[in-house]
Amino acid sequence: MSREQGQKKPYHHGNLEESLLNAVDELATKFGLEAVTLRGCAKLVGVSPSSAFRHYVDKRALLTAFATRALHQLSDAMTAAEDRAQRDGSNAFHAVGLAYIEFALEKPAFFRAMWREETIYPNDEKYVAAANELSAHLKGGFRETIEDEDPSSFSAEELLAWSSVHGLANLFVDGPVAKDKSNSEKLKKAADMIRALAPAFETPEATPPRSEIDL
Amino acid sequence: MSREQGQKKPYHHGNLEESLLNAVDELATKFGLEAVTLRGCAKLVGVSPSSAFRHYVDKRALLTAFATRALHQLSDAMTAAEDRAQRDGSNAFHAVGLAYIEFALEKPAFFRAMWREETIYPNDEKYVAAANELSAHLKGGFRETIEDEDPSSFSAEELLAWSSVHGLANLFVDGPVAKDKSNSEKLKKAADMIRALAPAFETPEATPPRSEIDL
DNA sequence: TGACTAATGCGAACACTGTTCACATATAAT
DNA sequence: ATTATATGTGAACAGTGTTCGCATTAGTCA
Repeated sequence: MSREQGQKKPYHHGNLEESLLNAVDELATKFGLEAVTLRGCAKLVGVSPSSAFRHYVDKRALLTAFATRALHQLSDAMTAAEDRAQRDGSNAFHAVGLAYIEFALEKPAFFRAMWREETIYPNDEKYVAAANELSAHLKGGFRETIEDEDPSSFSAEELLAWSSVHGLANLFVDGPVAKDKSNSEKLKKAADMIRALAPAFETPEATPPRSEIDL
Repeated sequence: MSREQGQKKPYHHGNLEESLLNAVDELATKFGLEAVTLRGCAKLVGVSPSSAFRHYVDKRALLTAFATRALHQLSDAMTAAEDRAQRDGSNAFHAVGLAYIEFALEKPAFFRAMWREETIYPNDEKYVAAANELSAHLKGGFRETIEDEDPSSFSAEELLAWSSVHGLANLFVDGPVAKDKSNSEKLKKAADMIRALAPAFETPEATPPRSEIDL
């Protein structure tokens, strides 16, 4: 990306910490998350395998940093979608949810890395912060955000919003749904699903319970 | 399980194919899916590592078989829940959805193994069949099953049903939601979410579109 | 029964992985 | 200039998936 082809390659790389993340990015995109290897990243950056440990205590720590970066990328995409929706007055949750699923479809390896508890350190400070920031977007997407709310508590509707979007993204990326369909067709299905969700977000008075459907 | 402690251990194990699956089960349950290793399974069964390849071409093939078995277990749990609901006249989708999430909470490693496309062969015949059988349960759960329907096509409501349940299960197992809560508390949250979903499954005539919520 | 065949298990080897540690080199501070 | 600190290296280690020729057993059928 920058100029991994210096003429004399100085002993110190200068920006190894971030360059390793870029290497994870490249390898994960090209060959899948499972194919990402420490030695492979080091070789791609042009550095010895052991030097990676000066910046990350673990492979797991490296993947945690990568997951955190991916969370921020997704957050940014959701913010952009939210702003766009606000500008032209369309439904914010619809836009944010679609952006979520679109990200998963376009960067499946990133999406997988974000939520792989067994291959990252899920209690890492920055990772947790990024995840909270992301979840706030989905809370705020279809309802006024309450500023000083506990980021780890969700109402049933908020949970439903996140779950349905997250679930469809997972079913697309790691499930048997619409495997033969193109990404744009999948996005259409996603839009349909989000629309079907609308009645659940209406004010409770508007939809009086009907006994035969009562759960 | 059976009698891994034979006095003279015969040269042939007799049931290695299934025993290896049990070994995956045990190791995944105890130490997590990521810690499952071919050599570890072989050692647990009391057999040489290379003998595993007589029954599975790959580690990936072994994990595929394990994922398939897990899918069947989940299907069975859903069937049981469905029957129970039918008996006492409660809502079928509620019961099936809860069973789905309960399985994920109680056997997280199994749930992860089921949907890890990169570590299994997702086009394996038996795996696909098991996944289709499972998805049929979620279609039939809240609506009359149409027998001769394409198993790979979903209406928006069917997709919503599966996605929301699948998504919450994933957020519980591999996400930041309700991390400090006990499983029974999580199940309560799940029940609330499923209830909140009810309006989306009512007949369309019952919930006329309201312009300010229109997506 | 005995001999041949197919199935199943074994041991040694290979390339590759994450990780460590003593050492080399560059940068920053005094 | 002389330290101290940060950063990169090379060789080594145990553990991994996988292969291959060989050993052992079970099944088949004269």
